[in-house]
Amino acid sequence: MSSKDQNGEAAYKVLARELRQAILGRRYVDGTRLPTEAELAAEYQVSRQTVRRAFHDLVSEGMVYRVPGRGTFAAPRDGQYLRQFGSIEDLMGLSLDTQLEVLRPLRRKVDIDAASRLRLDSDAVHTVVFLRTHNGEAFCHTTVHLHPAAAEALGDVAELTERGAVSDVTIIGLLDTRLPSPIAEAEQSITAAAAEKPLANALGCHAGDPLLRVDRIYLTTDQQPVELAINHFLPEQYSYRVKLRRNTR
Amino acid sequence: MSSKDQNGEAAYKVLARELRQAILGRRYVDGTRLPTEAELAAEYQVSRQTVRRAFHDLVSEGMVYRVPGRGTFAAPRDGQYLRQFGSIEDLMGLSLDTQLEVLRPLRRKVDIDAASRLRLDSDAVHTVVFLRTHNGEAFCHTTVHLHPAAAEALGDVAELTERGAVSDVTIIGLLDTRLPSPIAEAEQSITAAAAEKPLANALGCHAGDPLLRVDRIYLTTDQQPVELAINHFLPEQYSYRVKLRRNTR
DNA sequence: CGTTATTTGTGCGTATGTATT
DNA sequence: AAATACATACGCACAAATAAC
Repeated sequence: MSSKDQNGEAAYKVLARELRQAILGRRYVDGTRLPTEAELAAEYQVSRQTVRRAFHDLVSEGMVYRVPGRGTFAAPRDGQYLRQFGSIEDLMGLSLDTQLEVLRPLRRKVDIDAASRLRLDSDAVHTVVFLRTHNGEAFCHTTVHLHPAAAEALGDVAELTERGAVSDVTIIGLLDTRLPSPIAEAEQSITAAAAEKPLANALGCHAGDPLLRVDRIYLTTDQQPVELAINHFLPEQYSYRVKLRRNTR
Repeated sequence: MSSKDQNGEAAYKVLARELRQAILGRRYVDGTRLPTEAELAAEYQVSRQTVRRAFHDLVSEGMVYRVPGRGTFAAPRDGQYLRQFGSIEDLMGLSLDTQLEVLRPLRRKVDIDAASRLRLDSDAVHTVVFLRTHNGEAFCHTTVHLHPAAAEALGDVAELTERGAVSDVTIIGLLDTRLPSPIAEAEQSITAAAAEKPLANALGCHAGDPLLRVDRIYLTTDQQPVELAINHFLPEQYSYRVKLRRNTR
């Protein structure tokens, strides 16, 4: 118990999560200083170094900023589309006004690259391909590769296993309730790609047209990758906006 | 000198930069293990904790991943990402491993669209066009439009006013020290676009090839837009990475 | 199958430097 | 000038995962 909590969760991660929640719960708004390292160390019965490690993570997430000699402060969430990160909930919210149409139903498939990105030992994943439409018009083509355990959890979902099925579900929405541990974060990578012919046909554009390619790897709370989604968006109908800000000073 | 180098640069940052360079220079491809913490500590004459600190930063940048009991590995560049830009500092850090080559020197130009995006009254901006290269290869074509005050501040910078000049500056790095108020944030918008002919020539790709287009508007601390940068990246050599989180609402 | 060596992960203690108040 | 608070650095100990035997 000297190095880890009984649950097996690191003390600095517990502390980081508590502080994250407190900040998201607006408990340190408008420039209020957070407790000092020494105060938190005393409160949580850990060393100052452990507190520092928690803060270090929060800084790299952009949750707080620190000023030597002054203290630690919650990062300002100014007005409108405030954060540096989009959120998972935004993605789940997709189902509110879009539909999903299955092009190729969920089934097992050998894909070494996808398997390695999901950090699987085997070379097979479970794959489903669909279009996302809005008002009847397709704007995004998605290929989803699933961890075997995730595929298991979705095996009985008719909306994914029948070709041509139309529904308003999201994969992560389904996974979130059916997996033992919920989805906590996603690593997103954005680049551009030319439309392959079948993809162009599905999206109603020309082969070779530029598309915005967005890859997302979804991780559960225990950092296990469960889903790799490869999206191709029509750029006229989608652009990704972020606000960057300064770290220190 | 026990806590900092004479230059005032932290030892762990020096080490992190060296390792970053080595990885970007492809010195640890195809799953080669990086040196262990103990080896690096001995080589750089620092403690193991200092090495860990450096690795921690590289992990949060997505440059490497670590496996207990096995070692540290360069993150796979499936789509060839270079960097994660989560903050303004990351963009300023570009000068560490890339060069800038002027295609069209800084000069006044009428551009109503750019002027309005910079919230100018007039319809003229100051514009400079350049390539950004890494290891001698161009990966990004950039058109920068400047607020008159910003252009004034950069008027005597030979690296921007002479065609063909090659340097390792960043515009925001220059502006940050020369403007009365520093740069505080940027609004970024990402989409895909086909390469126009002159752009394709400059980047060494074909006309019509898909490019990642990233527009950024930089704002000073008093919310004054001073720079509009329109970047076109070669997707093989660049992808934009973000981490999405739960509960950020 | 356990044992051992290697390597990273976590935690604590201490010392000193630097920035702010 | 002094107190406060964060920043960097080194040291040690032990835990946990992995691989080799």
